[in-house]
Amino acid sequence: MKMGTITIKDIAKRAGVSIASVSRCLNDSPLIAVDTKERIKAVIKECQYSRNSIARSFVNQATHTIAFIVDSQNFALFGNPYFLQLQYGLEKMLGLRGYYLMIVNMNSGVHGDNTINKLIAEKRVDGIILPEVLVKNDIANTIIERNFPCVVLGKPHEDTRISWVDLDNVMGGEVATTHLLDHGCKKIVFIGTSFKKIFVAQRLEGYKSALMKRNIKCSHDLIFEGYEGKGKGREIMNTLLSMECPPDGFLFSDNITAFGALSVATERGVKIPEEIQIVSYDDTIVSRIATPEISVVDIDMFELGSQAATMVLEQLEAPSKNKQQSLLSVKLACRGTTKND
Amino acid sequence: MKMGTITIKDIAKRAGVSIASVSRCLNDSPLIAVDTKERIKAVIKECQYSRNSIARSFVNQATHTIAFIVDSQNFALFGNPYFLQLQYGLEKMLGLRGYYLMIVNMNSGVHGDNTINKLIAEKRVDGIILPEVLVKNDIANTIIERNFPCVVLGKPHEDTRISWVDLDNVMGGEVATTHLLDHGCKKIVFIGTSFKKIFVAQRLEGYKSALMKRNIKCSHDLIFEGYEGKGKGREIMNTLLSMECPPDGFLFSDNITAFGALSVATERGVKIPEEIQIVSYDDTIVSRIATPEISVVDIDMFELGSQAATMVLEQLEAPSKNKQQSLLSVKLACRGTTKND
DNA sequence: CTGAAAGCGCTTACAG
DNA sequence: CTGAAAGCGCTTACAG
Repeated sequence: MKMGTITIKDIAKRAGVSIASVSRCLNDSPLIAVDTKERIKAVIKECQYSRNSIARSFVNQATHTIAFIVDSQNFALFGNPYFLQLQYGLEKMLGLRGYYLMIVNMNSGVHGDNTINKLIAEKRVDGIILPEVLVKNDIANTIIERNFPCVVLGKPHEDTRISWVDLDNVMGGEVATTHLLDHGCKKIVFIGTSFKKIFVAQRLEGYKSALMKRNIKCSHDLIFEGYEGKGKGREIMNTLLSMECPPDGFLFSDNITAFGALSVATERGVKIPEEIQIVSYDDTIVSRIATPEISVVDIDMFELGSQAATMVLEQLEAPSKNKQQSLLSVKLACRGTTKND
Repeated sequence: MKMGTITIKDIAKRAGVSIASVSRCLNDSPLIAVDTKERIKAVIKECQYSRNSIARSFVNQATHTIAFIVDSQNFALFGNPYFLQLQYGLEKMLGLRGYYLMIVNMNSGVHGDNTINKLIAEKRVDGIILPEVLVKNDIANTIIERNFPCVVLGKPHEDTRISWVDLDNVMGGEVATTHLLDHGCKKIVFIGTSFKKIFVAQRLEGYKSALMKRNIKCSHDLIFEGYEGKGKGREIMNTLLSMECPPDGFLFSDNITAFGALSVATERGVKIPEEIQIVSYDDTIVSRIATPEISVVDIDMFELGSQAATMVLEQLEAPSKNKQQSLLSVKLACRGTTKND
């Protein structure tokens, strides 16, 4: 026998019982006498014995591991400052329930598009969590057919047979716009990176909806697409402030663009938030180091991760239950670029 | 038999061979006739059979999984913008070699300080990678005693019997200081967050070393500790610029402090890089959105991750080999706050 | 309450 | 080249 590897047999021998009894002790089974249990426990402690998790996985046919699928080539995903909060939310909730988090990159390794199918087919993990953008048709089919525990981050197109968690981006746009309206803005512009990004489109939808609720006409002249980055932010703000009747409310779909725009306004001597007000998205360092600090729609990615983890574990426990969906509300963090009560 | 779970036996039966032959086919063993192999392959494809990775782990007593230990409560670690690059470097290299990355938080779960020992004792992973700050004595002992595959990120105190990878922070300080000297700076200050942070102390050491090499006296009046954050950056820059003979070179240990300092200099009408030059550390978004962009000592955390992964895999392959150590060089990214050739 | 035994799905030395 | 069989370290129905 190889030294150092101490198994249940060694414990059984030392304690003078069968391996079944040791196993029962380990599993806190009621089918064991208290004194036997104590005796075995002492031996286990003495030998510093730990069960071999691989063997346990094998008999239970479960790894107690959940895969989080990422795509490191997708910068919007992996480079997102919220990514770590999300990951932490996942890890924390899984850890609390005795599960482990495995990070699987679709583009690493040698499996290419087949990465996810392989994970499932090989039973390497008990469940998966993946961003909506990575849901391809064949993956969705595999998951649905096999009823494999899975939670999608972001609402997928085919949503009824798959569990998902998403942020209420529409609400985000609405809350921000309403705040600007409530604090005196008469002409609010929406400046987005790309409406092809679903969350940008949703935020725009919220913007429109807020205006509609107040019976304010939503003009196409007030909606701008394709502005991403500090330079683009500077450009659009310069253009807008040079108009005859410039806007007094600005909604940006991202922080860095808002940062550029804000710096132009400051340079031109525009008083903020007295003359113009700005709201952006995501509470990152960029919104914090701006002067004044940028008011943002804040999202709780830790919570998103927690909920996704909880959902996937619930599927493990009750595979036949209906799939769950959850839309997380967002809140406005009022800082220096808006008038606040 | 439970439906849907198709095993090696099913394949053997369908192909009219023994499970040993199927296994040999799967493992590309030379001990099998080519035509037998082809026949089995066809059946495997037809049945969409995949081997059960749990069973394989069991017989091989290896999980093909490496744990990356993190501490989400340690913001300097987990909140670090480079964290994801590091993680990506790890994942990418491991994936390339057919290994998986598991993220284990010391503070999640119910195991507390025992998390790492538990991972090792239960054989849940084949190796671990952990930041230096998380190396406690009992962990180091467990690793050394069991000769468990492990790589530390950052040079540990007891370094000879443990593999580690670190950034050459001393070199970083030296390179930055030398660049400033080479471009005309006569009075260079070092402004750090806390010298208790080992990488800050190392950068300071590099600063001193660069001055010494040029026979320049290293005065204590030029070294500042406790400056962290935008506000603190503004404060120190205001103080220094108000001196009778202000410095013309500034080395900051972090970006956000440098950002604050830079904004003060700009506001006071100081010409950059003509009148003063600034170098900071880490190529983050903060250094990019500053005007002008901040010159930084850039580190390659992807490479750090790659090397750590490679090292741990080499230990798996050759457990008896001597432990490796590696110091990664860093380079200066010259941008707007320094004079460049 | 306890133990002998089957079995989880593979890999691999052994015999042929 | 091929197959029968042992074995990896546990859990758990079964018999007592």
